[in-house]
Amino acid sequence: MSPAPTEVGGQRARATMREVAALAGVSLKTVSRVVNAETGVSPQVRERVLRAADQLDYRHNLAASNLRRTGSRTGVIGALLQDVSNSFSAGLLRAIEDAANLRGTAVLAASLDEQSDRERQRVTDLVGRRVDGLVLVPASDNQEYLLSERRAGLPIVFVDRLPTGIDVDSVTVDNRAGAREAVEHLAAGGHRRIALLGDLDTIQTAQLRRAGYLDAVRALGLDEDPLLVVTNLRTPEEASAAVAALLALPDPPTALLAGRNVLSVGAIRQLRISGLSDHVAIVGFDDFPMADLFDPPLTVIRQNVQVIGTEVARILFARLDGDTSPPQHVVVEHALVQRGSGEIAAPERGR
Amino acid sequence: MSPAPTEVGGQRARATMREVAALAGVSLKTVSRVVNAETGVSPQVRERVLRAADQLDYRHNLAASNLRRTGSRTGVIGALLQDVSNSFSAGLLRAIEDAANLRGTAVLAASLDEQSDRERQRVTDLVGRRVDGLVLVPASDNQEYLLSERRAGLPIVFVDRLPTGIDVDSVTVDNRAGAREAVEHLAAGGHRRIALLGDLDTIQTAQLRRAGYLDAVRALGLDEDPLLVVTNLRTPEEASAAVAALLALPDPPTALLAGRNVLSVGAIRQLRISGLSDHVAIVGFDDFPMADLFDPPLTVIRQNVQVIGTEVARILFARLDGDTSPPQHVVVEHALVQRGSGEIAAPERGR
DNA sequence: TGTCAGGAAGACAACGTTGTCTTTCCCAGT
DNA sequence: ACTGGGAAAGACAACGTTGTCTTCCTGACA
Repeated sequence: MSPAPTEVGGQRARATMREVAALAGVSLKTVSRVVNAETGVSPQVRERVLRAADQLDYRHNLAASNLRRTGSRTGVIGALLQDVSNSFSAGLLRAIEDAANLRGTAVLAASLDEQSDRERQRVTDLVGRRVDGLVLVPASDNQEYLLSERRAGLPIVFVDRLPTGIDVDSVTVDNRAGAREAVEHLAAGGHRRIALLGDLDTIQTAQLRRAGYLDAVRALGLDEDPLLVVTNLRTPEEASAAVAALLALPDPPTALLAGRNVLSVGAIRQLRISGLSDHVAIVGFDDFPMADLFDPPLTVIRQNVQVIGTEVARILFARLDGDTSPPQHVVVEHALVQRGSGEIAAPERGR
Repeated sequence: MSPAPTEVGGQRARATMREVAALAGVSLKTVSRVVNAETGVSPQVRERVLRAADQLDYRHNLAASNLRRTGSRTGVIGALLQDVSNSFSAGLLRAIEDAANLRGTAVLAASLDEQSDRERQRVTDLVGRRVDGLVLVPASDNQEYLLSERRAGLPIVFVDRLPTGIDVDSVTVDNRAGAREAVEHLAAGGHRRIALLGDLDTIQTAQLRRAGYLDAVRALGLDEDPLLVVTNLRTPEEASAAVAALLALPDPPTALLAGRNVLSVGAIRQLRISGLSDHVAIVGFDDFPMADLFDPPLTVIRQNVQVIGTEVARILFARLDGDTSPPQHVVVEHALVQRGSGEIAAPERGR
């Protein structure tokens, strides 16, 4: 007979409703009713079913249930971030998770490491798993391939970067303005030779921050020296090396703008090694939990991760609740947080 | 007729194999063969099916597929951590994710915030989703409830804390020894009044670290003063307040052992405020990315997150590959990393 | 010309559920 | 005793796939 617990590899496979029904001496459908807390089951039968379920370690199979309930949700969203171990991504993930929790939704998280092929791969996987929605910090330079997913009704929210080739919701900060303000702040301290440490040129935010840097350099008539712009830096180590090279220039920069938190870290390490922590000013893009404990405390352009994550979740779930208004592009406020490292004045000019 | 794309809420629902088959003029099974790259399909038919699939934005439904392939895996594991935004959890998640990637497995991540009811809730959810395996940093004090899941063949690996009420694999560090070594190190610097800032007493690691602290205090004959042991601290703010109170004692501590990274942060903030950063020694439990940039750089007991995460994944996937050997309890090496804050000597005695 | 091998493709059932419909049974009302 | 009504429980099909078995067709070979 079928309803006998089947052995697989010496281990009893999960019991099914059919087996529970057999043990309780009722029909499969009655078990379903009990499991789903539907009406129409007498207390005695209900009790008998629950006992049988317990005895067999029965666990409701959500996948099968979702399959049958057509048009129903899986209760899972995907979050494709840059690197979950990075504080920005981790904070984002946490904010998204908290919002998802309130709706009984689980979060599948993955790191893309700025690799566009990984982005495609992960999206395909998540779509195959029928996630209800997607949060994406894109690594590719074009997301036209998502058009078919949108057509199929998959809500997608971009974070940190705007979509290209497709118009979907996004939550970003004004990276260009942020970088500009950072440079203006340094210039106000008398600096005229300000170096930029930038991430990969292929990354949208890196491009915008560089543009903001140039905006300010030109507007304020600061030294526009190609030697002061170092990009395509990925790790703290690369940033350290870049700073070492900058400091060795005949006419070295007196201030630095680090385009991302890992670059700030590398830059500060090198300034320490060179004994210049208190003489070269530095502003970092991206705040992180312990920046105030550095020596000197790090001045940053803060992106409020908490707010960004909350906005992302708000939009995504609104879409899931049927919001069909045109795509929104939310820009979250950023702020210059002065802590010391950015307020180091430029040395007196003229030797 | 059935194979006509169905409209749901004004939006075309995902196409199914049936619809693709109808459009391509073949049987459902043939589509299945093409999608799964099975043999027995002529190149022409194959081409026709692929075109139809493309035209309908067909996406293979992994849930349905897994359901049918009995005994097959879902290709998802669950990671129930303390708080994904915390650098320890985030690092762990990343290491697990990397290992999972290599096997085409996705990771469902969730934060428990040390709440045991959340642990139960999340486990139930993940089991319902039929995850292939579970990584758990337990928040509860007893995990007997997992016995039934083990019986059903679910591999479970505990991290950071040992299981209670059930014997399953675990990966931890020797918290007791770590704390002992930290105290010994401080004592070697001449300190006799060393305070402990501890996490919730209900947390296993907090208990062990406290025990290690006491071991050393007693073994070395240091001041065993209940006033110097402050526990149940959760946030940097609470740690700051605790340090402020400690410093206000008639006979204040000359060194601190912070039981967790967020507590180190709070403690250091208060030492700064009090202007005692260079006079009160501090060792933190848990390393984190930028501890070397603090002022003074933070001496820590490092738990190698990368190694821990990799071990966890190794064990979990070995179980999935059929390893039925008795539960392993891996203890990963920790290390005292001297950076400065822990090497501040005690002030001269006598006075 | 007849037979048979082998490849290509389809029919059918099943995975573990749930929606819908039907059956069964008990009791109130006459 | 008979009917009607409603609650409890079951039968059956379906969700989107895949495993197994069967059918069909083409071509080689005797």
